[in-house]
Amino acid sequence: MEVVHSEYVPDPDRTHEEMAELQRDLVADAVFADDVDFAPADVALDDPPEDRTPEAGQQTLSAGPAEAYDPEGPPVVVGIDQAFVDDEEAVSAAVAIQDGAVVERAVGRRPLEIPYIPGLLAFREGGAIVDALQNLSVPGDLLVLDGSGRIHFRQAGIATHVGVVFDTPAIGVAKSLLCGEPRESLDQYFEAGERVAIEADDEVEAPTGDVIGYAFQSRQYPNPEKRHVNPLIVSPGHRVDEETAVDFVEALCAGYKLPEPTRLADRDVGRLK
DNA sequence: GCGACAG
DNA sequence: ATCTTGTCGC
Repeated sequence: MEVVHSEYVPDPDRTHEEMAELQRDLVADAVFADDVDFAPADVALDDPPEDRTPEAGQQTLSAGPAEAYDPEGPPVVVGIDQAFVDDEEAVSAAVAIQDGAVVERAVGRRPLEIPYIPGLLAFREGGAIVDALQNLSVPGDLLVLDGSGRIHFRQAGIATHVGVVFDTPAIGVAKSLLCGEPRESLDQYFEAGERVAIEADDEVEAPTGDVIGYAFQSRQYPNPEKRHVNPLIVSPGHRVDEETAVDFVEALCAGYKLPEPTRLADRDVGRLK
C-alpha cells in the first residue's frame, strides 16, 4: 500500500505539543461517516460451529501459506498488531484477508523513540505500522487497528491516524476505554452482540454527548458470573461511522473475542519475537 | 495541584 | 505492551 498523506506520517522526532497539533490537523481530513464501497456482509466470516471445543480446535482461518489474491475478488481486510523487542524496537504485523483466506502477510519495524504516552500512541507505534503497510503489496480495502480511533482526546487515535495517512477506511478495536463516557456502566456483564454507546465528555474535543464509538460484546461465556469476557471498544478510524464500524467488527468475528484479522496479526507478531 | 489514561 | 505456570471453567 502507498502513503497518501505523507505530511501526517507519525514522526517521534517532535515535541508533544507538535504531536497534538499534527493530530488536530489530520482530524480535519478524517471522515467519521461511511465512505466505503462495500458492506460488512461482503467481508463476513463464517459463523463458528456450535460444537467447537478447545480440543476440536477453533482454527477458522488457515495459518499456513497465503492463498492467491484476486484483484477482482471480494474486499481485502487487513488486521494489524504490534509487539516490542527488548523495549527498543516496535514490530508490526499486517495480515491481509480476502474471501475468508489469508492472501498476504507483511512485517514492519521501527526503533522505539518515545515512551508510551496516553493519546500519543501513534507516535510510538505508528512508524512500524506504516512500514508494514508499505510492505504489503495487495491493496487493503479496510484496516483494523488495535487501539482507538475516534475515541481519543483529539479524536485522533492510532486507527484514525493510520487510516488518514493511507486514506483508507479504518477501524479501531481496543481492549479498554481511553476516554469518553459509556451511556451504561461497563462494570457489568453483557451478552454476545450487545452494544453500549460511548459519548464524548469534556475531555474529548468533540461536542459533549456525541457518540464517538461503542463497547461491543463480541462473545460471552454461558455463565458470566463464573467466567466472563470484557467487551471490545470499537470506534471509527476513517471513512466509516460508529455503527458501521461495529457492524464490520461483528462480521469479522468468528467465535473469539477479537476479530479474525486482528487475531491472526496477533499470532504473527507473537511468533516473530 | 488532582485525576485519568489505547498499547 | 511485557514479565510468566498452573489452573479454573467450558
